[in-house]
Amino acid sequence: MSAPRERILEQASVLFHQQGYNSTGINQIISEANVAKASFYQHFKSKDDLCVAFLNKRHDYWFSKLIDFTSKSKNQKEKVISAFDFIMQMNERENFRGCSFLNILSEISKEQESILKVIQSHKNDLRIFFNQLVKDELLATHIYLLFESAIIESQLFKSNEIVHQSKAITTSLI
Amino acid sequence: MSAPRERILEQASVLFHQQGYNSTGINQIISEANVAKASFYQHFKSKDDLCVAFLNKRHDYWFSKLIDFTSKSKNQKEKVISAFDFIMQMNERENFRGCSFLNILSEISKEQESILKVIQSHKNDLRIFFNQLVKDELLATHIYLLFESAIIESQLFKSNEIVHQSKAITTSLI
DNA sequence: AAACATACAGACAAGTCTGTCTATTTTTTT
DNA sequence: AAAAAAATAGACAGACTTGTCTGTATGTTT
Repeated sequence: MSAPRERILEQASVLFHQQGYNSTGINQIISEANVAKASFYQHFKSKDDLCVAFLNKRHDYWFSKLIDFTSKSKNQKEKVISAFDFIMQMNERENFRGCSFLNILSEISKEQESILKVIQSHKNDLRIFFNQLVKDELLATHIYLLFESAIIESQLFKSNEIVHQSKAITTSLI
Repeated sequence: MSAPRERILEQASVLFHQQGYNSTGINQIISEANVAKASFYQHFKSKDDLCVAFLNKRHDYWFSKLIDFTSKSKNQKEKVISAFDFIMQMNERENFRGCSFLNILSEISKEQESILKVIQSHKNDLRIFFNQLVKDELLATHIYLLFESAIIESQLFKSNEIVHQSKAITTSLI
């Protein structure tokens, strides 16, 4: 069995993503991670602290998957298109739970600034990703916006149909 | 003073929008609405029931404001463009708290189907709104997607900058 | 005047939450 | 093998949650 900190992060990832941040309690996390409460507070000074760690982990995981997936395509344009296929794959895999970052954005208050910063930084990286693929900055923004709404709308309607449409629209743009 | 049910809905609207659904308790709502708890449960059978009532009220409010705002424009195309100005106005007015419907979408679980349905129906109406303004269905979807992400990204970055960009992109489309 | 609806205050149940603490055991390092 | 570090269980504080309940007061209708 892995180290407690890893087990906590592992379970928090599953539960935050499945149930949401506010609906997931520390007690459930530690009990499913088989970790004592005192151990939890040795590794994380608060639940918000865990949230930041989770989002960082999620960022690394999600981006490495995206890069992996899109790198199969040969040219830049195809990489952009395949990013939409990536959404669809992730939706199927994760039951249309949408974007962890945007979900948590909806749950936090003004006071939770450190969490907000991680979310902003994640989305900034996504914009940079598209910016590197298409040189035109306005076009990159355009695709980024379509990409974002594709994730959200598929979460809302629990279907990949709108991702297909977003993909088609994006294809017509480039 | 208005009737208790109105006062409850009024306060719930403010608090759900400001703090989020799960972070707002019944006790806070009734205390700020100056209503007894027994009275609350006479008008709403549960918190989820109140949530549905809130979303319906919000739907009516938001759409009437949108129609009002956009009807100042003379032609169809200008109405579409002014919808983006509407977002900016609402963002300023409501401190970049984003879309109530999408915020609550992030907070609910699979079991809360009745809430999900109200959210889906709201967004369907928004799609219909754009569909009626631009006859091309794919273009309407395109604009709808840009509109949605404009709301979300401005909530994320607490700025109207990306709404301006979305507006510019939309203008170039029609 | 009697009956009814609606509102009130607020105690209460049963559970949740985060975070702290003590005391014991296991694991790692010297 | 001894010392130090890390993990354990779980009690506890204090505040919160939704929802139920009793009893009282006010106002309207018959």
